[in-house]
Amino acid sequence: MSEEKSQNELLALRRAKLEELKSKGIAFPNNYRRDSLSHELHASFDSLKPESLTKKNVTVSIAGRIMLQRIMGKASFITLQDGEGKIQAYIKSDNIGKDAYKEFKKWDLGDIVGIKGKLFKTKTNELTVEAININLLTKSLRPLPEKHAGLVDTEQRYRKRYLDLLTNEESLELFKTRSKIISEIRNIFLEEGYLEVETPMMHPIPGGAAAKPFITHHNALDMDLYLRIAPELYLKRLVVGGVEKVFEINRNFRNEGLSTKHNPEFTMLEFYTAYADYKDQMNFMKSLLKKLSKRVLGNTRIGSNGKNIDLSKPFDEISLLDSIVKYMEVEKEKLKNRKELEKLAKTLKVKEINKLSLGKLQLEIFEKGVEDKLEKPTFIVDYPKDVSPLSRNQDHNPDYVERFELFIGGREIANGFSELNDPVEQSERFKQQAQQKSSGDEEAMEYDEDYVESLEYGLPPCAGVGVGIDRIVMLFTGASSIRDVLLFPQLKPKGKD
RNA sequence: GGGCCGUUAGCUCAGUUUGGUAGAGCAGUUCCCUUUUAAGGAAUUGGUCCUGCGUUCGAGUCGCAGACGGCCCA
Repeated sequence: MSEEKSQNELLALRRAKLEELKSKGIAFPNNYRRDSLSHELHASFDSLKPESLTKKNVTVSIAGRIMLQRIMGKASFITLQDGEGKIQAYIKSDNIGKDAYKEFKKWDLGDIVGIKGKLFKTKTNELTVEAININLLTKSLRPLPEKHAGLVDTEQRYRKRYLDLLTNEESLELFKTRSKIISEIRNIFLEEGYLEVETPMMHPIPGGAAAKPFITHHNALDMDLYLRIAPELYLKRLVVGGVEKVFEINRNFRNEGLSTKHNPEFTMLEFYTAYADYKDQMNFMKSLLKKLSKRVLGNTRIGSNGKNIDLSKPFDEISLLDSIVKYMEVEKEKLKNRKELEKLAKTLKVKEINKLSLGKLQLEIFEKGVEDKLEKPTFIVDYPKDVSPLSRNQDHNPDYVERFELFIGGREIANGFSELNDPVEQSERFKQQAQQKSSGDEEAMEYDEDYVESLEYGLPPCAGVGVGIDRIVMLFTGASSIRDVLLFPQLKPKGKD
């Protein structure tokens, strides 16, 4: 009953048309084949003069969705959209016959059709297919969003992405750019001799990052597993195994809140290079981003504020503490004094200040007070050891590690370091983490015995980097929310519509 | 988690200030129209005004609570 009620007039009429097609046995055919795509036809014939096009006598078969129609008594124009663009078709009663024209008039916006016909140019010089025969391939039962404005409502664009893609050209373009970014990243690493791998998404011990995991359960093994928060520890096992240059592009899952910067699942690039340190990787990141933007965008200008960032210019480099000194105008000596740090943290509304270690305090202050001011590409270096449990110590200052984070447009883009390959030290660091975890830090790491054992066989000196792909896409496309660069961003479920 | 804003026809939006029979454009339906292109002309259908409770003679409009979304902050 409620189903019958929810069918409004628009849907009912289209359903009736479908029933008629079904009764004739011609609904949902799959024997029509096209031979031409809209953009190819435009590329080949747009520049031709009308007479020479007619003289060529080109017959094509096209297919697509009806996006616009201009219906007249005995002849009509419709605009079809296929995967690459739009093309106009001219349907004339004289050509296809009276009965077929009558059927054609029952077609609706949104129907998917195939048209075979001859190319010609209208008097306004638009390339058009003059139909010889026409086929209704898929009857659309629901009306499309408004034809000029497209789908505007942000929530609907996320929830019904197919309609967004169909009616908003920029949206499809953005996801094509995303695809290009990922495939070019892959190309660059393959060209550099890296091996692409896939490591587990389900981990018995969550590791490789400071984050809360999602928990799932394996029935046959009767054990809980964690959706991975990072692939790091598996990739380094591979370096132990002799894979000296390795990368993975895949999803990570972190059980955190949603924001314009955070989606619970997101795409991460991680790569590891043997016989390299974090400085080498900083140089690599610079050339990677520059190369990538040239290949994807054709230039090196990116950013949401009018492409104001130029990746071909030198990147800044500053230590974590110096960046706080510079952007928050405090004296450096105060940053090494716990009381002063706590005072500063309080003004930034850092939570549970007394629970945080000195390094963690410094990092929190940086994240709240400095991060979003780092508009132009900036490497932050010299991270405290206690916030970097997998990083190698600095040789001359063992309280700090060989680590960098790269910020562009006020957002963290990459995090990399020389890897800690001393198994004894790693074991100690894990113990400290486990201690922090038991005293309430939900994001602290767990002791991973199997990983430590792999280090005992010998991890060559190496350095690795994690790069947030979604954030790269945001930078390259100027998107201000991560939801704009994910096809199906996580949203709260809504009652049935 | 907090603040602000939004939710009205399939879609895009008015209407909320000042409570008094629910509006437009597009889409749909009917008619005219053989080079249109956001085709055009004429007529016309279509509503859980996000949900619930309240105030009131009367609520899309005012109050309270909630849902979902957006932006900002945490």
